[in-house]
Amino acid sequence: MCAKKTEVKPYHHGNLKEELIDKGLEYIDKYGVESLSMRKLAEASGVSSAAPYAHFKNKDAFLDAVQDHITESLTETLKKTYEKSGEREVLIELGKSYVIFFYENPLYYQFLFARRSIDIDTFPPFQFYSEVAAVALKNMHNKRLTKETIRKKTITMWATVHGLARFALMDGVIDTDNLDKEIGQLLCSIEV
Amino acid sequence: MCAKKTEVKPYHHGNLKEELIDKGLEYIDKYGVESLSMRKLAEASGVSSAAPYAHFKNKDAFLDAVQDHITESLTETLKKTYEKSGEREVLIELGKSYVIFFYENPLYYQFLFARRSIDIDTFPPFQFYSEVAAVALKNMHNKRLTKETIRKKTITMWATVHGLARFALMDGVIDTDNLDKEIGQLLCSIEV
DNA sequence: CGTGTTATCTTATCAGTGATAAGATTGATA
DNA sequence: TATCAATCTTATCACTGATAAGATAACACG
Repeated sequence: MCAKKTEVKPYHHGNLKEELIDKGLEYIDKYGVESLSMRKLAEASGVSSAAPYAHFKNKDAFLDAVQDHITESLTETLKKTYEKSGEREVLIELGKSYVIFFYENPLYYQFLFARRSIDIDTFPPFQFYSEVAAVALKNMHNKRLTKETIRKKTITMWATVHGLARFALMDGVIDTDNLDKEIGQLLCSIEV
Repeated sequence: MCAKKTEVKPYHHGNLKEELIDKGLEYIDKYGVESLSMRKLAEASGVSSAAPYAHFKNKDAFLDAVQDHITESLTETLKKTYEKSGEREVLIELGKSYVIFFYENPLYYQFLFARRSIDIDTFPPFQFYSEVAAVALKNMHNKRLTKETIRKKTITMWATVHGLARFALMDGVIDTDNLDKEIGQLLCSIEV
């Protein structure tokens, strides 16, 4: 289990830091963050209970690292969706992509947003969404839009998408067999 | 501190159950739920660490009770807002009321929605909002709306309001001095 | 090659937590 | 007054986050 890889990381365990994060992601995906403990992850990685603290100042710092991984993964998903989408429906496609991301990993949503409040302006998924929305909104409206108007519309759309992911999916409100179509319809009922 | 009241509740402490809930609300409002412990509340109430378990099966059950209190308080706030609102802007007023409720108690939001996923259809604030929205939407649209359409529009509006409370308020996105006006504008950018 | 430095990891150990069992206390009831 | 059940206390448990002190091994440099 250890001797196979002759990789970059050279120390005792090899790459404890990354393995802990991987195990953390896996655990949260399966059981949620509530019952996650550093000791369980340490044991699962075959090290002592104090070992993780060589890599993370405390549990909170560790969870920050896990959070960053998920955020990055979400951002990548959105970017891929963007590249596949036509200009006309790109905002709806991004919204669907966002909702579906959390539909496929419901416990990620809880974990991501139950922690310390996220600063929206430095939250990469929103930053990306904002850029796309700014272009799309200008194209949709003939008249010029002020920066402030664009920002407000963007926040509203994002809030809707975010709220949908929260309420609509996690509680069986939406017909999950037609997820794709359903979400499109829901988002279409907003006129931007 | 104990001998003053000659109230209804007759047992040892008097009314430990309610005091614990009150102390819990107070604690969450001040510090958030993360560092809340049953032992602290017990000590703050002047009883032993095991006493709370005579009233609550476990910590989770206790937090459920606290959650119910907050939910009830939110529902009441919405109902009061409804009664003061004209028919035309009632949906926007309810939205503002929702956002402002959590603006005034930011940690309640985290607590309320970071726990086990809420079943939207039995969540009293949404139930009330749904009833109002159904009437309002029918009045706004000349043409008849199907039940399904109403439900979708309602969910979308609710999702927006909920998302606004999350993103817009907690991260200083909105000008908090003009909170009332700002939220109205934001919600107006949705066409229902 | 060897010596020191440093990151990594282990072994205790601590305080705080949720929770339970066993027994004490007290209000209510008959 | 005697009984009963709700309430509360006193131990006690396992688990957790965290730290200190020491062991180990990779690495840098002479």
